[in-house]
Amino acid sequence: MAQIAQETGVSITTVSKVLNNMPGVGNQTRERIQKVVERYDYVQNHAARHLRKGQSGLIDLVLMRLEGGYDVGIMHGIQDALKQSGHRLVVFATNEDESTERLWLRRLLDQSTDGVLLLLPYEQVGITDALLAQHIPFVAIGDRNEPTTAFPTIGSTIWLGGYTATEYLISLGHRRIGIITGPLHLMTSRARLAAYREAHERAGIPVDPALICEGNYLLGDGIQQTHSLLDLSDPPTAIFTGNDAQATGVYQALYQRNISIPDGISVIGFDDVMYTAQMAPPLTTIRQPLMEMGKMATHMLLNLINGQPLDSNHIELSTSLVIRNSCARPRNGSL
Amino acid sequence: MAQIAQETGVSITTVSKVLNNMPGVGNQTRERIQKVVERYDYVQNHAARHLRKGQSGLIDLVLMRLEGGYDVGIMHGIQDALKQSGHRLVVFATNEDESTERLWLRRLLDQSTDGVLLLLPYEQVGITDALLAQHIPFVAIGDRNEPTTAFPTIGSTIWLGGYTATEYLISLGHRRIGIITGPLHLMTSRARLAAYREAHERAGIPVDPALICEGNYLLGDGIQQTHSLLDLSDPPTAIFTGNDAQATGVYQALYQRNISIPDGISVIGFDDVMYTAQMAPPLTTIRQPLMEMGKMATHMLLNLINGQPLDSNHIELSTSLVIRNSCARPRNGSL
DNA sequence: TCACTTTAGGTAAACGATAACTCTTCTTGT
DNA sequence: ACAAGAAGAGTTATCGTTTACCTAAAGTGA
Repeated sequence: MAQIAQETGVSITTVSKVLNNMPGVGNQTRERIQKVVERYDYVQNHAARHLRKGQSGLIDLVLMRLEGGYDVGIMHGIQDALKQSGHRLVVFATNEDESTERLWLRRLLDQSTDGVLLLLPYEQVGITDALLAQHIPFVAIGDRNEPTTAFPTIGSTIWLGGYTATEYLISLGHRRIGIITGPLHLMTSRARLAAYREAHERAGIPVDPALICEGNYLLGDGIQQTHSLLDLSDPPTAIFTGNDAQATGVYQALYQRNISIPDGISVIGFDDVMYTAQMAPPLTTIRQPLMEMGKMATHMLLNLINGQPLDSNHIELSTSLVIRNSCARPRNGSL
Repeated sequence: MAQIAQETGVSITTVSKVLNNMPGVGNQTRERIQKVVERYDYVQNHAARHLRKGQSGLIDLVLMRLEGGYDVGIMHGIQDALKQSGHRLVVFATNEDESTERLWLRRLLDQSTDGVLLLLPYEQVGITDALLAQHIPFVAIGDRNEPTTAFPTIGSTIWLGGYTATEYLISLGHRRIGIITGPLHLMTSRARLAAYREAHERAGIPVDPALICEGNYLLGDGIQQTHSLLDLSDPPTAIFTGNDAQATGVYQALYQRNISIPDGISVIGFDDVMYTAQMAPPLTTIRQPLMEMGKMATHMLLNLINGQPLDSNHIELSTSLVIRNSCARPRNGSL
């Protein structure tokens, strides 16, 4: 920058003004400087700028597991929103390990971030508290374990999704519907289950507790719990899972037992991650608008960073039923 | 920091020395300062440190598509290696879009990075040249479109993998093996094909050009090309794909046509991404050690950053055949 | 006891930009 | 024709650390 100033015979300040498109520089001088800047192929030193302006240009995303489904969908939305803002996205996975989580928190506070996106349904070392205490802007995406929070969150209409899924299966004639949930300490897992119950009640169908299995949103749950459901004396004719990874597990278990989908058993998932349309058969599922959620969350965060007030502290985007080929009437279903 | 200095009655310099564990401070003073530092719960300003030392603590990962398979496997390895180094990982997807790529490059040069990890088989705007010109350390992971490069790369023994896969199918008795490749301008796609040919030749089986389909490592390729393979007058009894995403597509196409795997047709993939074991049926595939590749690449980059010489400028980790349930003898196979 | 090294600590100049001011030099209205 | 204001450009302090260099006191050997 000093070089450019010297070459054009102006002060560093003036060059800075040109670079930042600030007023106070004549057009001729401006153009002259711009030319030299281009010739030098000059790139600003970010550290200095950061030091002076107190902004790092970085957004941190923390997530529990880097899985390739839910998380990737949301990341697409984030990347998209960040394209305009000029921020870079730092990604960190805690792997549900407390010490890793602590390490990250420590590092985040050490280094600096303009804001944080939390894809962490629950935390073990008080991340939200620390963030709140340090006045670091952040917004939480997706599942939560508390009904209300002191910080902005974005989610989707989980309860409605759960209700829609169950209702759909019932409308197809299913009377015994298995459900594989997420961990029930999470609000959103409980919401799916509550909706499942509500839909049954509405239809006048009693809920058999044996059909309710708790999982951890992992593919493995799907396999394991499907087997236990099938081992029941009166097994279900349909299975509703808490997310698509679990549904994939169900597919796997049913394959092992040589049961066809949807003729033998219907399966409905939750999330509508990228690959669901490509499963064999394509999975009927409740779509969460992952991209949009990521995008919205990022916009909210950006507003927060710029000190603008949020329209609303908690936003829920709507879920929807995506009908593909994994659900059918039960074999002996009476409608 | 100034506060701490004042409180302990020493200069800022001394505090800095303590913080950085440098000599030149008495033990008593050192301890006294350390206590105050802890009490203040002091966190260093990263920007200033960065400005002074010229290190940002950031590593950038650029990839073409955020897909959730190959990329996520590698990211796991990277995260793992980065845990010790104290760097944060910035992720950016170009989405194969030239302007996005340019934008990123611009931004990367603007801001600062300690080093770059390239998960980009080819680039449209001369990223490697720019990086080389700016003396930014980087290493490229995986596929490439040139046989040799002026920069460090890490890959796996693709050719061997392709050979092993083909040989395995042949050993099962297959004589007509379809292959769905990646884009053939990529070295590594050609390697698979060359190996496929070599294995045929070795076994004395002529290669039918009709069985060779070019794809783009996308799931959709798998679907589309499978259909065209099946429409052949003499369709293949096995299909070898360039990656696991394509294999998933093959599964989908075969499901549509109601052909069972492996009884109707055998399928073998490439990569061994996280979900392959969970497919129905579990996919037999050529494993690339993705985690290890990510880890190695990161270690190489870290060495480069620290100015240490690299043991080798190009490393290939070994691929291996993972036999699961998607391959069997052809129906009328004679062994 | 004196010259010399070691040790503990401080001073001040960077690092590369930004921003609040100040100082000229033109305009412009009356 | 003159005071007031605007516009162009420069001065200088500052952001929070690190580091090269300096000083003074204490330790050391002959």
